[in-house]
Amino acid sequence: MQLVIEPNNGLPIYEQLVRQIKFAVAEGVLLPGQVIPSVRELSKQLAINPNTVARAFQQLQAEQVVHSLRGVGMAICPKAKGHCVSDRRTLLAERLTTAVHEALRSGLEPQQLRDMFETSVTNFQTDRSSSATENTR
Amino acid sequence: MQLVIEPNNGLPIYEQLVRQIKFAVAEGVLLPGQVIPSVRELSKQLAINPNTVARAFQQLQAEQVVHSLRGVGMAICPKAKGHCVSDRRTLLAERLTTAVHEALRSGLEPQQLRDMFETSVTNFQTDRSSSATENTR
Amino acid sequence: MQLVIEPNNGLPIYEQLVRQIKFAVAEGVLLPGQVIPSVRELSKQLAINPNTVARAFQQLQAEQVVHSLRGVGMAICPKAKGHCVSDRRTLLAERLTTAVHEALRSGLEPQQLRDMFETSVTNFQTDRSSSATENTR
Amino acid sequence: MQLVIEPNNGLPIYEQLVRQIKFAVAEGVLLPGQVIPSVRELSKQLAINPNTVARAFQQLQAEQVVHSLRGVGMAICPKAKGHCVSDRRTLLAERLTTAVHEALRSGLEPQQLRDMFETSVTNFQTDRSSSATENTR
DNA sequence: GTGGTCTAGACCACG
DNA sequence: GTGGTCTAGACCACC
Repeated sequence: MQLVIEPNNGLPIYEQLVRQIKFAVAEGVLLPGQVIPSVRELSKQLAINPNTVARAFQQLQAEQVVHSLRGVGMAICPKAKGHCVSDRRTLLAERLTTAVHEALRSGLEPQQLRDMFETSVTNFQTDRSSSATENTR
Repeated sequence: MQLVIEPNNGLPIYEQLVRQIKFAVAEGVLLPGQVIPSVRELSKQLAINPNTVARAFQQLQAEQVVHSLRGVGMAICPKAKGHCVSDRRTLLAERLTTAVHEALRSGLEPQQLRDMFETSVTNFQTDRSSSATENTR
Repeated sequence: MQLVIEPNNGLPIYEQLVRQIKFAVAEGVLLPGQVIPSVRELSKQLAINPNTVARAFQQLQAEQVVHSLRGVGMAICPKAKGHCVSDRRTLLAERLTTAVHEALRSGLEPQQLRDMFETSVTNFQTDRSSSATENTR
Repeated sequence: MQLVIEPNNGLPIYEQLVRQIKFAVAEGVLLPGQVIPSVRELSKQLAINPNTVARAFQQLQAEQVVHSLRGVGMAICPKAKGHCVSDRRTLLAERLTTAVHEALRSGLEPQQLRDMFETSVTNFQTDRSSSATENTR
């Protein structure tokens, strides 16, 4: 599982963690029952404050995505995948809709917005494939 | 000019003001040289604190979108439109791109994302036309 | 007499007027007894608010630089020149000293400051002579 | 770092803070990466309102002199020194030039102005050395 | 009337 | 603990 933290992207760090872990579960990258890295380990790996990781775990626990196994660590809940799949849709749609509505409300033409959208999608794909190439060479 | 303030939409109020005023200038709703409503008036109209409005104006002034005329009020800078048009593009694209990339990174298929996008656009248009109808009846 | 008003140079407009009129008296450009332009005329000529001119005159009157002649206008006080000459020194020295002290306090070397000073003097002279040439051609 | 606040010296307090912090960075008294005193601490030390300090920081942040580290404080930007060195020159020169030009425009002889300038420099040095003596005795 | 500054104090989010 | 936002209200300078 690869987690990407961007300070100052608007979302607090713990929130970014929560989202990405949910998404990983939805995607099947994290499987029910699987034990995830400890607070200590994650905080070291991501170079962020342990409290921040703990807070993310705490929220995930409250939403029954993970549960703690005494003396072992945190594990993905058996029934988490269902929640996460629908959560993912909601969370992503929320953000997208906010952006779209702001744009249209501000007077941008739908067609211009579509172009902007396609550009974003294309950029993502080229970024990804180029960095993949980077790893291969 | 109609400004819409949504507390707790993530963006601070003064920031929402800044964006919307820039957009209004970009759109031509606010014209260079035009004097905009006073701090006191806006704050009353939007039911927010005058200092919050002042802060937005302060930022707009720093970015040379408006300038203050002593004893008169704030006016749109002559050359503001250019900045605002490109700013609008940037600001909207930033948000959209953030949302798009997060979605794709999380494993959502481009086609699903496109559907989501079109749904947002459609929702906006139906919302708008229905509220327009509301005004007519 | 040529008055130069610069909005936003830090000093309020009426203050700029007061200073420049005092300086003109000190320099002998305005002579004791001489009647100066009316509020209305000055405000039109300088494209500023009449109240602003009036406020400057009011302050000059309080400092006995000018006095009002009923039905005629404002005239320079007979004994004004003395005040103005010493005032000029004080006012100019104040500003200069403020600037110098700030610079030295901030760690600028005296020699660098001297260079900066001479540059300012030279710039002024070249500006002036070039604009004089402009008038001659 | 010693900051000196003078209420009513013409410049607003937050502006004085901005200038002095930039100057300190330019001078190398504040180093890139270094965390500066917190809003609360500075406000207590200078006996001014926290919001006033915050406003200064806010402006410094906008000019990329400092950046905020969540939960830690404000730190000097890595590349700030360059900006600050040139900023310092500009800010000081602006003030000095304003004073010089006003003096010359008002008819003061360059030589008189030079004398005035040297007096200011000398005064500063004697002030400083006498207050240094004061600390030693 | 206008904007600008400053104070005071509350609340929140983050680490 | 940190900074960020918002509210409230006062006072000032300027036009």
